[in-house]
Amino acid sequence: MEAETKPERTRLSAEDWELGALELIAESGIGALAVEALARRLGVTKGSFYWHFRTREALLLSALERWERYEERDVLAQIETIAEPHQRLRELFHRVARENMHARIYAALLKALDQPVVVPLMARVSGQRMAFLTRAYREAGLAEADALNRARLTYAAYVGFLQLNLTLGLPKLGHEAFDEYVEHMIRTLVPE
Amino acid sequence: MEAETKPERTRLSAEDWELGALELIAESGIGALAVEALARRLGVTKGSFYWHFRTREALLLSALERWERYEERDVLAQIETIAEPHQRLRELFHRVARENMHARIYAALLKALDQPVVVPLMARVSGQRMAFLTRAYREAGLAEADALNRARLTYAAYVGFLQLNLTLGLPKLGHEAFDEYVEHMIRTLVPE
DNA sequence: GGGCAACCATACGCTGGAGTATGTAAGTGT
DNA sequence: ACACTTACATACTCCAGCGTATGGTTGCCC
Repeated sequence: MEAETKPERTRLSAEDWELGALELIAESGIGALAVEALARRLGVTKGSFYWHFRTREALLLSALERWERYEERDVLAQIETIAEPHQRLRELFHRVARENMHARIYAALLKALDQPVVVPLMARVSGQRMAFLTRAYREAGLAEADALNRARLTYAAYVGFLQLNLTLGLPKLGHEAFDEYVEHMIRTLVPE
Repeated sequence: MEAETKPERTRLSAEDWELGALELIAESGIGALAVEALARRLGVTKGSFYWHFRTREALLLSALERWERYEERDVLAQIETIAEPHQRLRELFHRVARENMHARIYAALLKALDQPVVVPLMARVSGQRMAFLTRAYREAGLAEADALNRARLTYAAYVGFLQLNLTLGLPKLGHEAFDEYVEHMIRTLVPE
């Protein structure tokens, strides 16, 4: 029954700052990642921050690298175990764009591609996902050139979907409307 | 042989500032639209700016409204005259995403959907384009629900393509590779 | 050819957010 | 119980960028 009520007043580590940064990015984008704002959020002042990180950029970089490691390990690795390519792509579509924090961060990064820090990271992640998609389409029976273009199309559709839904509220699909959209997407993009 | 060399030293109008703003947005995004920077670009100081506009936001709004008017009149209106739906969609795909200033501005706006000024504008433009696509797919023979989902898919692919190419240099397609991609897209998305 | 209005320059104030300097409290080993 | 490291607070400086105040210049019109 100690003073552990709301602000959870323990000391912070660099990891706490990185996770807090990722939450902030997911909610309000990279532009909202300000030192003092995040400090308030964590219940401290920026005096603390500059003990853990040399600069704001340093925090951003560390946080994004952490995100990338999680991304690599968690998302694609699980789906990659599915042997049947149709089912694998279907699972990918469903897993993705479920309004989780991961997709929100990805969308936030897409909107920050002018800042030099995010470009190489997004290049790596995008390249990886493109490779994943291309291989899946090859295994689903498409020729090399078609598989590559289909992967481009799919990946662009994914990116655009995130932009239009997470930031603009364009279609604002309901639960079942979303499922129907995904099914339509699969019928259209995945060869028989 | 007067001093009309490079900075074209005539007096400026509000329209000049709006056009300059759009150029700046197309090049470096909305975040780069700063009063003093734009003033330097136009060869004057901000003392001029605040004669024409009350605030920075006012300029942004005026510039975007101008862009929207142009957008409406120029792009869709011409394509709408094409009767044959396959050809109409093909022309749309080709016209679009050719690295012109218009698409660059559109991409810049997509990345600025957190700012309240751009949201209603993008909602109007996106709704209009979605309606255009949905109608085209209906006329191409799809049922209502399928036409809507196909339009969503197409529009998302368009948006994603812009993001990935104009900001990230991901595929960095060459001239003929781009054409092949468009053809693949048409084969995949447009019903026979 | 004088006057008014449009256009622009210069110089300032103000704010938000990054980064620094320095002191202090809480742990932790010994 | 003392030194030493970790974690944080407070109080600054510095800079970019918006907006304001005020006065000067150019063009037009009569």
